[in-house]
Amino acid sequence: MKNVHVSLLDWFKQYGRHGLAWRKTDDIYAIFLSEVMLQQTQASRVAEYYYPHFLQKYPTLKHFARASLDEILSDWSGLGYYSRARNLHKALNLCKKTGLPQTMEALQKLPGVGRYTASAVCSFALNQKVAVIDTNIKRVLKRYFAQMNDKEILKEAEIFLNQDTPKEHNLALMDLGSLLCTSKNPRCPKCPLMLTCKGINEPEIYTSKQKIQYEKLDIFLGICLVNKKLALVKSSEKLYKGLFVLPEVEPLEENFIASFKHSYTKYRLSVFLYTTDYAPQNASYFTYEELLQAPISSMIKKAVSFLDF
DNA sequence: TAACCGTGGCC
DNA sequence: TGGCCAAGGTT
Repeated sequence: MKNVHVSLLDWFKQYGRHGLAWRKTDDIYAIFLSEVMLQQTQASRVAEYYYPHFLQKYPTLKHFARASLDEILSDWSGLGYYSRARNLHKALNLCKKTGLPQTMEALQKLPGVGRYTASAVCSFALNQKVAVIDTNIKRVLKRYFAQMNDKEILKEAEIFLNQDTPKEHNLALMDLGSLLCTSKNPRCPKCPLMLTCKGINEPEIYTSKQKIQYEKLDIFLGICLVNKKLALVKSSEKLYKGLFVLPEVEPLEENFIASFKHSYTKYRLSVFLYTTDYAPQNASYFTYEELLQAPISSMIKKAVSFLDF
């Protein structure tokens, strides 16, 4: 095992991604923030805008906790999976006086924090001896141990963890998964683990996924402008909860404005916009300038781009 | 357990 | 162009 650890760390020193923004700090709040943002989200989008923006605007846990949820959702606008922002706001308020907890168990009690995020914080911010398992690492370990069972993977990961340099070990496995041990066309000949990898002869059998059944959907949204202000309602549905959305209307051909495509999760939407004179009772009204800083989704931003006001 | 929750970029 | 993908968590 020792030789494998050494090979892995040597590879990491030479080829690992050491430059990413959230690796330049040990601040547990900053790491926590980055890890929540990175859930199911492409690292480049987080790195290029959202993470630096949040860290600049909310440099400490207290700054974040002090902000209103509307403000946080506005800044999260466009990043998707908005329950993350709501949970993050709730979690940081829960521990604004004591600071973030520093154990796996306590971290996982916070809303929106599962095993991955807790382990990432414990490893990357606190250098604890914890095995991190994200989709990249899971793929590496599945292949390396020729093992499909999640519980067994966790056991193997804990045994495999380098006790001397656990943080670098985790980071190395993560980079290995994203750079070499990719889902399709893994580059086994370049892999530091190739000599002892049990899955090297058939790496593709460990990455089969069930196909997503996409669903087409037409939706009809109402554009109600009063004094150059647009009527929006705050969603209380699971989708876009806490964000301002356009009200649904009956499609009337004579009121048609424009249509566009949008997709989220398994849904492939065709969105049709119609002018309407009737806004819901509980509507809020936004000028164009106000909309630029409002808690709205990318879908609503697209819709607004078709309007002239 | 499997469905659900967003988005933009890629080919 | 449209199917596929990317540092998960909740119910």
